[in-house]
Amino acid sequence: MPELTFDLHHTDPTTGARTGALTTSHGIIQTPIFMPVGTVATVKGVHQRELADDIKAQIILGNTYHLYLRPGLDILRAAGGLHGFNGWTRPILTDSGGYQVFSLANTRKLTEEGCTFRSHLDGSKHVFTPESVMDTQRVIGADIVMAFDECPPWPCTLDYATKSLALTERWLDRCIQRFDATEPLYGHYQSLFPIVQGSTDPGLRRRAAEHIAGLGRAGNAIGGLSVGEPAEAMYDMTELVCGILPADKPRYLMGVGTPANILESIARGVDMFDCVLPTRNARHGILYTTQGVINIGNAKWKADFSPIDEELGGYASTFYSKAYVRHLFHSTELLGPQIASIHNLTFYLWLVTEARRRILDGTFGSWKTEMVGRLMTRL
RNA sequence: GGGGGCAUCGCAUAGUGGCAAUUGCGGGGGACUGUAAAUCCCCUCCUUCGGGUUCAAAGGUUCGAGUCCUUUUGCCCCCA
Repeated sequence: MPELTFDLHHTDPTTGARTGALTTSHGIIQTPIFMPVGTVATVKGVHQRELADDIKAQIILGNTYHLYLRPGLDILRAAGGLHGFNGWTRPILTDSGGYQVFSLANTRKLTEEGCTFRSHLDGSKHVFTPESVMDTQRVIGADIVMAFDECPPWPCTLDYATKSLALTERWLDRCIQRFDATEPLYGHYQSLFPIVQGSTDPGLRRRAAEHIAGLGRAGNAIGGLSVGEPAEAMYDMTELVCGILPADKPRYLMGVGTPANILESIARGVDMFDCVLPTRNARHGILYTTQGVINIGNAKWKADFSPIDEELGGYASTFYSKAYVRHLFHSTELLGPQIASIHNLTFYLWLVTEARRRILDGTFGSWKTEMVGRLMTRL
């Protein structure tokens, strides 16, 4: 079975930012790219048509743990995988449940064999092993599937990080073995991305990156960051790892991040991003705009009839006024979070598209500096 | 005309002798990074942070009253 391919187009000589194209069975993805998170077969509050036509998302995420619990594998298999189930015809990436090892730490038990979760829905027990997670991701059928790893908490001791990384690496061997021994179920190909762990320890990160660089997979990921560490530590680890991972393979920085995080990480050689912030924060009234960050619930927007973001363009961002969206939030109207989600995702996709354009025309470095300043501004 | 009930911080409520006083809403602000999140947290009488002044109003009982008594005012209900 073939795998996805990556064509590196251009590398910015001053920063290390790259442009490229990922070819999958479900289409081509221009990088750098932001991938909206659609944990349970939906990007919360956003229609597929809005996702494709307005936001211009090229690829979205799903989550193995959540989809396994609901709707369950029987339904997904019968639907022809996640693509058949939710009708999204472009590429999909699934996270393995490794993040839930971190976020659901209170309700799971970690062993050499795998991780036993107590369902957050009904308390029932479910054993996830590297093998079962690969099988589950075959059933879900995403174009890109992630290795089952442990995302360690931060801070953690060097001893913990070392042992955690060793476990993640043993699990990775098992993931690869199982993945390579099985076939896709729906006629399109899938690729497995390994994940570099090692917390914020440079030594561990270096070793982990070297190991993964030698595996020759179609793409590689950096995990275990944006879990509470200072942004500088995240940037340092990203830079270190990107310097080791092969240049001709896409690099995916998992779970990152704020718009500023994304630009800084693009500058360090990252190609792919995902994060819940644009959608979660949208539901909580935070809007990312080309001028800065807005808390649309604030009293100051009560009578501001200007569009959310004139400069950005796009239907949701230019048609609706700040005062109107504020009113929707204060009235707990569903349309508020919907408009905010569409807007934020439009902004995120604009951000990476603009970054790509700037990398190609050689103005990325200065543009990034100016944008980061604006993006950290609270309006 | 007769009888009964109720007045608490914007609104609605708790409070049955030790109370600056419950909860919800409303209002103000914050957090959120491979989604257990349309969630969560803080503030919402005044204050120079020591304290001060409060439960319709005025008296009274009591060591102590939002709570008990009297009167007044205002609302609500029932019978003529």
